[in-house]
Amino acid sequence: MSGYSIDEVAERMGISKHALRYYEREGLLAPVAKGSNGHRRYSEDDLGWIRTLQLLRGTGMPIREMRDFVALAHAGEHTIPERLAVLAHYRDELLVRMAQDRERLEFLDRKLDYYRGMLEARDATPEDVARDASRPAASSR
Amino acid sequence: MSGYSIDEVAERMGISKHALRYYEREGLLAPVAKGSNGHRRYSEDDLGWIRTLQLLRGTGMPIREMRDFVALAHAGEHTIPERLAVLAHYRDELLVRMAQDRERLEFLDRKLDYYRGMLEARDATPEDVARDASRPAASSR
DNA sequence: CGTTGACTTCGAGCGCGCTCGAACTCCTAG
DNA sequence: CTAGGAGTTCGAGCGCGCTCGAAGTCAACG
Repeated sequence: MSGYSIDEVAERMGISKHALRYYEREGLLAPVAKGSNGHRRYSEDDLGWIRTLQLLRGTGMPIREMRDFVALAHAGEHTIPERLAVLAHYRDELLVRMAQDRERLEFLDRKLDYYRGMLEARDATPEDVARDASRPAASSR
Repeated sequence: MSGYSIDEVAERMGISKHALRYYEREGLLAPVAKGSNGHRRYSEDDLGWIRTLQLLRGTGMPIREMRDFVALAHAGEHTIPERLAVLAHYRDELLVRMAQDRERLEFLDRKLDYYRGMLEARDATPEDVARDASRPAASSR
């Protein structure tokens, strides 16, 4: 029997079975083929779409817009300019986020450095006036 | 009168007044000083925290955890190791997202290239059999 | 035959992060 | 004295993206 069961797909793609059915219900995924028992059989094409959807989600594209995008893709080649515009838009947004993330990383690194500096200072001053390292360590409070 | 009104802060920081009060309610912001009329007066310190909160939010830290973090910060220097651990954690997550974003960007760029190729092909084939570029340009459709 | 178990559909529910609006208090201007 | 406007508190509501669970169907097993 060709295709993958929903369980296999969920596992392989790292998405819940519930979410897979939800995506289909919402029109993000074209109706998946069903075996004679009524169970879904996902094709390679379906897997490709799922990957695409995951990528697009990651760029911040909302479900609603993904539905529209999928509809465009199914509507034929004359929708290519529009699809292009949509992707270009989310590419722009992605670039913005990437730039922000670089700032966020910088911020975190500065904070972390600062905290590490504080730690060093505290470690170096537990018994500040103990004057040189003559005494053996005593655990504090 | 010292400090900034909620309106000023909302505008300057790019956050809604509702959200500002919400943050305070949720303990993300220490209780903001109030003028004699009961209106909030945000200090420079408050602004600093707001910036920090926005940064942290951007890394994906949920509100609940931000509350905890703020509580730690107010609890004194002995919480520095814990704060450090929290920030390090979100730094890791941020790095993951940044790596994913690079893949997402690649994906989008490949798709965009592909679509642009399709467009060229379509533009070049309205009258495919027109054979070589002898005729002057005619605007299509 | 009955049980098990994996699937199906369907609608309801949830956690998050705000967002909104009603009802109230103050201050200021006319 | 009244009207307007900007702030306050409070609880309810919302949009999103799932997530869950009840109820049913079907195939295989012992």
